[in-house]
Formats: sequence, structure tokens, C-alpha cells
Amino acid sequence: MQCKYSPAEENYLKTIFHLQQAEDGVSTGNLSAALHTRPASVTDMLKKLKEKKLVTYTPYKKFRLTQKGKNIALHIIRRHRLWEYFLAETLHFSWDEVHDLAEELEHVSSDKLIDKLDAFLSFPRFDPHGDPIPDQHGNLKERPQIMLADVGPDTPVHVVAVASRDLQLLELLQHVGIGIGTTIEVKKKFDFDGTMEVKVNHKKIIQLSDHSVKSIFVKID
Amino acid sequence: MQCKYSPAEENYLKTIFHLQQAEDGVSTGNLSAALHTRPASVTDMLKKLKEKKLVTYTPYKKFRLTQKGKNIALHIIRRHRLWEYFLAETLHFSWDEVHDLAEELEHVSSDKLIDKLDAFLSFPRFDPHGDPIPDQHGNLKERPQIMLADVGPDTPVHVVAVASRDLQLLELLQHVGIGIGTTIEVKKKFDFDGTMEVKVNHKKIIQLSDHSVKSIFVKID
DNA sequence: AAATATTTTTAGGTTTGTCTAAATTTATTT
DNA sequence: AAATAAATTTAGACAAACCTAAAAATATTT
Repeated sequence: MQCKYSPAEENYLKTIFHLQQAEDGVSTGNLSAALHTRPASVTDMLKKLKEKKLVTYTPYKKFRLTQKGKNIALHIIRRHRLWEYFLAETLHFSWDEVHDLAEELEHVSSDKLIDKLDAFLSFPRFDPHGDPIPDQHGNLKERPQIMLADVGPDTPVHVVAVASRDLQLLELLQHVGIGIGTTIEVKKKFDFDGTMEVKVNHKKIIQLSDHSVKSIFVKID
Repeated sequence: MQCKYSPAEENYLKTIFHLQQAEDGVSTGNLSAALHTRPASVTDMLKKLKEKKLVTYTPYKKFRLTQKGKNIALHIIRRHRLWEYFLAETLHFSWDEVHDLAEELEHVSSDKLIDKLDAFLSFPRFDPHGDPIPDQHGNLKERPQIMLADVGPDTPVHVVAVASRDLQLLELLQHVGIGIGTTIEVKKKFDFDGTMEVKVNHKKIIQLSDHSVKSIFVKID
């Protein structure tokens, strides 16, 4: 169960996994955009991944990961998120620096290394973005969270995830003092444009755009 | 001062550095053997490294690193040894597992990551093999150690380094309970073949071959 | 110093992962 | 439904890093 895939293959698998979470099939164009790689190159790789039975692919059609591909993707995601946790928690990197470094570290593939790292970190269940970390077998807890946009007024909730890893968003949230675990109460919702006024950590009052409140996932306390 | 070199280039630089420590010039054959790469491939890479002014190279002659090349090599060695220290000290990997993993991790090149790792580890000065870890500027402390082979009888010394990373040697040493920091007293030296009988950690008496005692470096207590 | 052996380089080829440009297929308009 | 537009695939190239086999240079032996 410990085959070796190239960093390029691993990136394809991981990215297909993320894309097919949202839509129910991934297109060459989607993937090409997500990877910053030309469609022709994506087609090439798709043929290779199909050969290795990691992806279901028929030319011109949408495609998905096979069970095998999904499994490998989950292992890569596990590596990525454990490194993110390590970087943030142990080395005190800030929230928004963590992703790019983990992108490199995730390709160092030694199960033993990852399991020892997991143990050292005391088996964290969520990464610094609030995303769940798959276990050794690739099992992933679903997150029972709702969008901040859907929260009613004066209900205390805490942040458990952020949908996008967009650097601008992370920067904005860091700036206004929102992170994983932050407590939020919605104070007002402006139907005009979806802007919300919220209280952060029982103190500061701030305004968040429609786009932001749809990217922040919370749990009711 | 933060250019990007490929893992292959980094491995060449690092290996040339190590080889030119021993001999005063490195040959294509030497390097080819050390890298497990054919001489023709080495010639190719040497031309590329010369182009980038990392190595002094004239066809058919021995070569060395330029100052620039040496500097980069030291930075790679810093990364390698810090990761080794982390793996052994923080994740509790055993002595002989550490090298191969560090070989992969060392190519994740972010100065910030390495400096934060350094700080987290409290700025260790020696890796688990006893080799010195270069600082941020690539400065390396020389090790003031002597071979166990040269130690007189009943002089307590402690192990500070092992010359080779040969897996067999590391395995042997681990087996007989010798590691960095282990206290040793020489009890007998057999001139016949250089074998030594030594007391390990004030307890166990063991025999070490000529080859072993020339590969173990110690400091007198 | 000539002959042989060794080392190193050159020449040409392979694989991986990318690219551009052209051809083809699917989707959208009119 | 035919025409146009958009997405996808094929074809042919390229760079990096390796390879093998042959040629050239250096070393060693006789």
C-alpha cells in the first residue's frame, strides 16, 4: 500500500480530489486552471493516471478519482495538513504562511515520518484552517459546520474552518482578529449586499462582506 | 542570496563539498561513485554548474567548488543536519533512520523554515552523528575530536562523531550500545589487527574492530 | 617512448512533465 | 439544423537529468 508517485502526480490527485468535492465531475479546464497548467498537459497526465487506475477518464468527458486514487489523495492531504499543523503550532508560523510550505513538505512520503509527526503533535484532528486531518487509513471526519452567512443574530458560534485558502482572505481575517476557534456573534445583517456586522471574541465589532461570511464556517456553541 | 537550485544540483554541490574535504580535488569518477550516477551524467552536470559559477572545472582536470558553491553547499548541509537533529530528538527516530529522511527534507528550501526549526530545536550545534551544524551564515565549527583508535587505555572519553554514515556501521554501533555522548574507556588494544576492547557507559565490555575504532571520534572528558 | 589500460568526454537516446499550435469534438447561437 | 464558439485532444518540441556506446585524453605499464 506504499507505492511511490511523483510530486506532479500527487498534485494532480490532490487537486482532483478537492475539485470533485464541489462539483460531481471534473473537467480538463477546471483542473488546468487549478493547477496553473495548460489543458494539453492535463490531458497527458490524465492518460497516465488512467493507465495507473487512479482516475476514471474517457476523452472529452468529465472525470473523477477511482477508489484507489481517492485513497492516495487522502493520504497526501493527511501529510499536507499535518505539516500545516506542525508549522503553525510548533514553529509558530502564521496562518497564511503555512500552506505554501506544506505544499513542499507533503511530497516527502514516508509513512513512518508522518505517523511519528502525528504522534508528536498529539493526533490533531483539524489543521490550522479548520480542515479535518485524515487518519492513517485515510478516514476523514465530515465537518458538521454551517456558513457564518446562515447564522442568526446573537447566537454565539466559533470558527471551525475557512473555505478558501485564498491569501487575501486569510490576510483579511488575520487582520480583523479572526482565526480557528474565534468566537463570533452576528449583530446585524444588511440584506442590501449581505454584509454582516459581527462581534469578535466578545469584544471588537467588525463588518464582513457577503463573500467573507460565505467563506467562514462555524459551529454553534 | 536565496537562489533556487534543483534537488539534483543541490546533491552535486553537497557531495562535492564532502569529497573535497578529504582530497584536495574531486574527479568525475569520485563524484560519479558517490552519487551512484554514471560519469557521463556527471560531466553534463559539471558543465551546468560551471556555467552557474558554482564549480571550477576544466575538462579532464580535477575540480572544486567556488566560494559561491561552497556557501550554498554549507546551507544545504545546515538544512540536512537540522532535519536529522529534529528527526532524532523530536520525533525519536533512531540514529540510523535519520539520514535518508533528511536527504529528502533538506531540499525543502525556505530560509525562514530552517531558521524557525533551528530556534525550536534551541540552536543545536551538532547533529545526531556528531557532525557540526553550520549557522545561518554557513559558518561551521571545526570538530576538535580524535579517533577512538588513538585513545590510550583507561582514559574516559565520550563519543562526539562517527566518520561514516555507512548503515552497517551505524547498525553495529547501535547494537553494542554506542551513540553520540556514550562514554567509553579503552581497556586493551590488540596490535595484531588493531582490535580494541572497550568498556561502554562504565558497564558493558565489548570488542571493536580496527575499522570501527577508526570511524569513531571522541573527546577526552 | 610505445603500447596498453583507465578515465573522461562526446554523441545520441530516454523519460517526465511541461509547452504551443493545429485539429477535433462538444456546446451554444442564430 | 447549420454556423459559430468554446473546450479538449493530438502532434510535435523542449528542458532537465539521466542513460549507453564510442571517441578522445590522460595514466600506467612494459
